[in-house]
Amino acid sequence: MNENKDNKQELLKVGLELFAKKGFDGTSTQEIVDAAGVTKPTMYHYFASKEGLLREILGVHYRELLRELRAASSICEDIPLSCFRLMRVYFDSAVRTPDFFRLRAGIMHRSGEDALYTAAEEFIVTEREILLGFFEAAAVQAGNLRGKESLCALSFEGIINAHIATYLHSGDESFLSDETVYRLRQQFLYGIYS
Amino acid sequence: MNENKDNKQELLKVGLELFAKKGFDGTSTQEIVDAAGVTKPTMYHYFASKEGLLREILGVHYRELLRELRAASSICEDIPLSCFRLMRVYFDSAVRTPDFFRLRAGIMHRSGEDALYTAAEEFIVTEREILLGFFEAAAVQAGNLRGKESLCALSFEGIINAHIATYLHSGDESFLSDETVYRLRQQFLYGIYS
DNA sequence: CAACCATTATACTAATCGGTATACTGTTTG
DNA sequence: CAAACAGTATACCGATTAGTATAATGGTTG
Repeated sequence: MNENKDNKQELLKVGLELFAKKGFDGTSTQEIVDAAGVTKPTMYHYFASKEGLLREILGVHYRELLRELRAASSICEDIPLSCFRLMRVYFDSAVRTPDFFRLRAGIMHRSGEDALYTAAEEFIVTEREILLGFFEAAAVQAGNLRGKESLCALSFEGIINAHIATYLHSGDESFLSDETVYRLRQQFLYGIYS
Repeated sequence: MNENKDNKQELLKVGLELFAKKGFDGTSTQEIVDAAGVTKPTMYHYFASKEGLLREILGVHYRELLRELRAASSICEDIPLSCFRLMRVYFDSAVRTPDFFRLRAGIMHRSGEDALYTAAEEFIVTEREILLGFFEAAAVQAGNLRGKESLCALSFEGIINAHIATYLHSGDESFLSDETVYRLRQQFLYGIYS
């Protein structure tokens, strides 16, 4: 009866699972509390609302992802190495918490006026800034990157998201293997013919 | 009173708008029929269900996109030219029917067990086959592409989707301009330093 | 003219939605 | 020991959900 904070953690856990599998609008609060083995007042004791639960879930996982991205992008003397590290941060995170990446993808593509998108917008913008910042720093080292920073950042993000999405739908981890990362980096840096 | 088939077209139109803006689960049938200026029995006369309406909307727009992609990928002697044409098909379609690309993105990233994803899966798979088929044909011409076909197709798709997503959120068509396509193709074919 | 048929509206269902008022725990603290 | 406390359950709220039964249109065709 008194496992204390476990109920909160359980709600965060099953909330992520259900939101990832069925979408935010497709999941009812009743389903969440049933799956967590509690009742609705318990959920509303810990979270202000259904959206509040989502915000906390997003916050927990986004903050960790952003922290790891910052760490991987900080050392930019070696551009190929940093590209490798950034890809590995994304891919390792996706394998570790696939449901978060499912949820992230589902929210990232909602319209700008959507309440759920604005709830995650701060994180989405920060994530883009980290990648853009990396390529801006890289352009200082490699002058021929100048003027292409945002194009590089956007393509880099797209390539990564496409591979993660394929992994999430297939369950095949080889899409995120070191071997794939090497070939992906080669292709990104030197083109598809290389 | 007797504008006849206009009501069906109007339902398809406002259905796309609302599903794109608020998501499938976030849009009620009442909202749709109100926006279309009809009542619910009218909608259920033309479509079997809310999901049936979505399926028809997806079918109409996906079929046109796939037809254009097939046309653009058929001539593969000139790989750079074909890459340009494929990108332009995507980007022109996105400018012409942004709501369809919003809807497509929202459904593409849902889980594999989701009813809405399976409703679109046939189209998603076909789209991927077209791109993969192009790079397989291209590898016959350019032997150093061999073994990298699926990697190329996936990256190509990711780069395009990332740019379309940025356009959809910013409304800035320069993300999809000819100038951008040239630079994007250059980067894709010969790497970010080129 | 009469019968038909596609189309549309009024009015309704049973179920579910997110959220809450109230009361009852067990533990902690004055 | 008593009062306060966070945490949890029973039972409920009004609103909304997807979908429908029934009947009235209107034009078309025998």
